[in-house]
Amino acid sequence: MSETPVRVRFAPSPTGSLHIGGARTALFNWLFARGREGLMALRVEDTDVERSTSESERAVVDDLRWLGLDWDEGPEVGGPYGPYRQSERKEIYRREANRLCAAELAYPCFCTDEELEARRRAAQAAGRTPQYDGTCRDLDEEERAERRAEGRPESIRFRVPGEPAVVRDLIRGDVVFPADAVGDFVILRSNGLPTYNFACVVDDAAMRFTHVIRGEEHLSNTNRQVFLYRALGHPEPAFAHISLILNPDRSKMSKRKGEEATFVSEFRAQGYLPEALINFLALLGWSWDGEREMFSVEELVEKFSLERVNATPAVFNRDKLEWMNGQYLRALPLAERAARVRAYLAERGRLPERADVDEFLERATAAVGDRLKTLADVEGYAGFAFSDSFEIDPKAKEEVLGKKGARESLVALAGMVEESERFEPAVLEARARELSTKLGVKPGDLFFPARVALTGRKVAPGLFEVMSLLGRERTTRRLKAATAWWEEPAAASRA
RNA sequence: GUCCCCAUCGUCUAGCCGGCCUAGGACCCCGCCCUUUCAAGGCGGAAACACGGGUUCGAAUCCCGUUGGGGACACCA
Repeated sequence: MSETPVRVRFAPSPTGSLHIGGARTALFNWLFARGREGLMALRVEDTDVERSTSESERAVVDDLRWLGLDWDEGPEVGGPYGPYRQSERKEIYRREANRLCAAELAYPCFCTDEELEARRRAAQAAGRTPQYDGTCRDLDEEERAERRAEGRPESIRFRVPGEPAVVRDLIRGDVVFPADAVGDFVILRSNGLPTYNFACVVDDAAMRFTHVIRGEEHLSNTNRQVFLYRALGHPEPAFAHISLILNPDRSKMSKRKGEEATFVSEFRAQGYLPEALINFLALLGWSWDGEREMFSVEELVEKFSLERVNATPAVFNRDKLEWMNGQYLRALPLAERAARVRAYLAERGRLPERADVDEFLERATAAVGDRLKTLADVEGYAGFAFSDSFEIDPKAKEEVLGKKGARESLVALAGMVEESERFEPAVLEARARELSTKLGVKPGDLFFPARVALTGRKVAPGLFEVMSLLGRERTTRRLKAATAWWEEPAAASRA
C-alpha cells in the first residue's frame, strides 16, 4: 500500500494530567498508526521548566495506559530517535539554532522583556498588530558585541521570510497565511531553552514523523513551522488539525468550566470504562457512516481514517457518554462486571468490609442490574447493604411510610420473612404475592413501604433482591425497626 | 484589533465531487407498552439545512458576502 511507513506522535506537555482533548488527539494518532502498520511515539514537551513536572508526566502516561493506548518509542521505552524528552535534547536545539544563525536565517536578539512589552503596548495603542519590530534584525557583529558587554539577555530570533505560507492540511485543505501574519519570533530563549514552535519542528523532523495530527489550536502556529521546516532543510510532514472539544457553552474545553470533568482521571474516578470513553471520544469528530456508533477498539483501528474526520468543533455530550458507558457495562458478563466494580471500589478505598466481599459484590451488581451506568452506581443503588448503618431519606419516609396501610404492610411482610424457609428472591416473591392476595392488598402497596424501610430510598433494585442482598437477619431487623417509627420516629433510622 | 478555522435537530453526527432529502441515525426530552419503585427494553413523537445574494432546469450540497462561534497573535505549549 503506502511506500513510506507511517510514523506519528503524541506530544503532551507534562503540566497536569491528561486532558480529554489530549486523549482524543492521542487516540486519533494511535488509531491512524495502528490501522496502517505505522509506529507511534510519545514525546514529552517539557521545555517549560516552570510548569512541567515528572509527576505530571507519570500521570499522563498512566492515563494513556488506562485508556489502552501504547507507543513504540518514548521516554521509558526508548527508540532510534531519542531522547524523547525535550529537556534532554537541549544541545540539539542549540546546534540547530546556531546553524540557522550561521546561515543568516536567524539572529541574536538583545531586547529585554520590558522593552518588548512597551513596544507591544505602543503598537496595540496605535492600532497596529503587535509584532516584533526588528530592532536587532540587522545588527552587525560590533553592535552585538556591545550589547553582550552590557550584559543584556540574548535570545535567538528567526528571520521570517516576507512571503505567504501555505499549510497543507489533510482535514482543512490548503490554509494560506498572508506574508505579514507573523513577525520574527524567538526560537531559543535567553535561558537557552527552545520555544515550542522550534523544538516541535526540530524534533518532528529529526524523529521522521510522516503525519502530525494535533489540535486545531496549533493551526495558526503552523505557518511559523512551515518556515522553519524550509529553513532547516527538512520536508514537511502531512498536517491534520482536528477541531477543538468544547464546553456546553461553546468555549474551549481545556478551559475548565464549573464542576464539569475535563481530565481522563476524573472520568476514571467517576466509574467510566476505558473502552466506553474510547468509543465516545472516537465519535467526537469522526464517524463511520453516521448510523453505527458502537465500535470495539479493534473495529476503530480497522475503520478509522482521516478522510472521515470532520472540521467542526464538537461539544462534549456527557449524557451520551453516560449512555454509552451503560451500554458497555451491561454488555459485560456478570462476573466480569462485578470484577470491574470490585477493582473500582478497591481503587477508591470503598470496598465493603466483609469476608465474602467478592460474592457479595457479584450479588449486588446483579441486583443493580440494568440501572448500572457507571461503576459507581453499584454503591449508589446497593450501598444500603454495604454496612449496618443507613439512613432513611426523610422525604421517602414521609411519602411512603406515612401513608395509611404502610405499617400493616411492614408488619405482615416482616412476619412472612421470618417464616420463609428459604431466603431466595424467587421464593420470597412467591410468598409475598400469596400474602398480597390473602390480605387483598395490591402488590405495589405491599412492597413499596418495605423498599423504603430496607433501602432508605424510593429508588432501589427489586424488593426481593434487596432482601436477599441484606440477608434474613438484617431484613427482619430493618422491617421491624421501621414499624417502630409510628411510636418513636427516630428508631427506624437506627436499624 | 489583525490573521486563521468553523457553521445540518438542544448535543454528537450522516448527507456536502448538485437531483435518490417531504434531510437519516444516536443522546437528551415527551407519550404509550412492560412493571412492586427506578432503570433497562419495545413502540411512537417533538426537534435542524444561520441569514442574504448569486451559479444552475434543479442547492443542505458550488461561489460571494453578512452574522455568529471558536482559535491564534508570548523568551506557554
